[in-house]
Amino acid sequence: MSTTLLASLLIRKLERFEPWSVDERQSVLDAIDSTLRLPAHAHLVQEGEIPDGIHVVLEGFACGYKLLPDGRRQIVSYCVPGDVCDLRITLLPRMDCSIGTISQALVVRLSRERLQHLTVHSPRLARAFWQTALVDQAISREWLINVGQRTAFSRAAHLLCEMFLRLRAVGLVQENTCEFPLTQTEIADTLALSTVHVNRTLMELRRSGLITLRDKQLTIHHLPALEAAAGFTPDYLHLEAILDDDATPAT
Amino acid sequence: MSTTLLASLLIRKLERFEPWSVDERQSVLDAIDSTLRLPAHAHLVQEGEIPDGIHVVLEGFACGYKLLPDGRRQIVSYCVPGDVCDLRITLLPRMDCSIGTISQALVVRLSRERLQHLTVHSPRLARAFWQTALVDQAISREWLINVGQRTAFSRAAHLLCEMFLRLRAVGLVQENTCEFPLTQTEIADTLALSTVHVNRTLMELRRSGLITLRDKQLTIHHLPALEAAAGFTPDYLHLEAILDDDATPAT
DNA sequence: CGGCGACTTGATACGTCTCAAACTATGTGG
DNA sequence: CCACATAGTTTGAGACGTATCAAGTCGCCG
Repeated sequence: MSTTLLASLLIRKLERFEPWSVDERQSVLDAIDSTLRLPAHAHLVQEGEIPDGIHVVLEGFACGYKLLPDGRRQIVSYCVPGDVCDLRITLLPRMDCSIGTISQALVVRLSRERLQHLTVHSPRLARAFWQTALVDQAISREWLINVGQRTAFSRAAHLLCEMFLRLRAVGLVQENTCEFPLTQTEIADTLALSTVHVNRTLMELRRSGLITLRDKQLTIHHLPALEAAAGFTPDYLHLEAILDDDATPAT
Repeated sequence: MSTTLLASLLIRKLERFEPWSVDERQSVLDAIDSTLRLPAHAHLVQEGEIPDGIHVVLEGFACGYKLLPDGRRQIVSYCVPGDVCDLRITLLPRMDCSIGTISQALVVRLSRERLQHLTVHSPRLARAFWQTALVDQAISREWLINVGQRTAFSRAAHLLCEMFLRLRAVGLVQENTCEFPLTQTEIADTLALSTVHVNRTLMELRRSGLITLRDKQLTIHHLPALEAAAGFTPDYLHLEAILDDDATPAT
C-alpha cells in the first residue's frame, strides 16, 4: 500500500525530467526499509545525527528546522507528500538540521545503503535524486529572498503560493483549496516573524479577499492576484516538467 | 597555470571526503574549456539562462544573486577560490539566479558535457561534486537562519566568521587576516540590511575590538569571541575533512 | 469541569529603514 | 595638474514595520 503511494508520489516526481525503466522504478520500491505512521509534532531526525535511512513523506507534512541556543527556531524546509526529507545524509556525514512532523504523517524509510548502490549503478536514478536536491536548494534560496526582502504581507502570500503549487503538483488540491495544517507559530518560525504579527498578517490576507484559511484548509480565491501580492514566480520550483498523464517507462 | 590552481583549489576541496585516483584528477583537469580573467562587478551568468559550461573561481570573489522587480537585490551565495558557482546547471534546465564577480577574478569554465560524462563514469567523482553541492545547500540554510533570526550585529559577525573559515580552508588567511573585497552595499544585500545600518554595525564591530576591516582587508582579532558574538558553529561548512597535508591518490 | 494549545486583540517598545548630506578616495578629461 | 564625476563610507534625524508583553477568547480533550 505504501508501495503504491511511493510509486505515485515520489517516483512520479523524480521522473519529472526523464522517465525511468520498469526495473529502475522497481529498484527504488525495493529500497523501502520500513513504513512509519507518526503523530503530529514527532521527531524524525535530530541535528547532528548519523541516521542510516532516508525518509520520504507519503501523507501529511514534515519540516526541517534548526534551534538556536536562545530557543528561537527557524524552519528551513517543508516536506509534503512525495518529498524526500533528508537525502543529503546519503553523502554528508551528519545531519545539519532536525526533521519533525507537522501533522500526522505516513513516512517510508529507504535504506541508505541500497539507495547509494542504486545511484552508483543507474546514472539515471542518480540524476533524478540529484535534481530533487537541487530543486530543494532553489527553494532554500527563494526562502532567503522571502525572509530577507519582502514585507510580512508578501512573505506570507509567497509561502501560501509555494505550498499551494507544490501540493497541486502532487494532486492534493481540489478546486482552489488544499490541506494546510501549519499553526501560526509554525508559520512564524518559517517566515521569521512573531506569532502575533503572523496573526495580523493572515487577518489582512483574509480581509483583502485573497484567501480563506480555516480549520487547516486553505482556499486561494484568485491565484494570480495572490502571486502578484507575493511577487511570486514559480520557476524555481521546476514544476513545469511534472506531467499529469502517465509517463511511459523508458527502456 | 590555471590547471595548477584548479588542481590545488577545486580538486583539493572535492577530495575532502574521499581521495581520488590520478586518472580522476586528470580527467577533471581535462574538462577545462577556457579560462576567463574578469574585472570586478562583471556578469558571469544571467538568471534564466542555459549556459553550457560550469564556472569555478580560482582567484577573487563571485556571488550568486537575484534581483526583485523593485530593484532590491538579495545575494544568495558567495564563491571564493575553489568554489563552483553553478554546478546545478549540469542538471537543471535553467539557472535560477544570476552570477557576477565581486572583485577581479580568475575563473575557469568546465565543459558541461564532459563533466556530465565524468560523473556518469566515475561514481567517486559524482559523489564529490554532489557533496560540494550539499555543502552549498547547508550554507543557504544557515544564511536563512542568519537573516531570519539574528540581530544585525550577530548577522554581520556570522558572515565574517563564515567567510574567514572558508578562506582559511583554501589557504587564503595569513595570521588572522584575509582579503575581504565586499563593499558595504554588497554586505547589505547579503544580510538583508540597509547600507546605512551595515555601516553602523561594522563600526560597532570595530569599536568592540573584534575586527579590523580596512582597505578590503579583514582581521579577526579573536575568532572565538567573534564566533560567540555571532552564535556561529562551523559544522555546516563541513570543513573538518579538508586536510592540510597532500592527500595520497586513491587507486 | 479544568486545563491546554491555538488564535485574537491592544498598547508600547525598539531595531532597522529612509532620506539627506558630508566626506573620502579614485579615476578621467581638459 | 586641476576640475570634476563617481563609488564608497560615514553621520544625523525622524519614520515605520515588527517585536514584545499582556490579556482574553475559543475549542478540544482528559
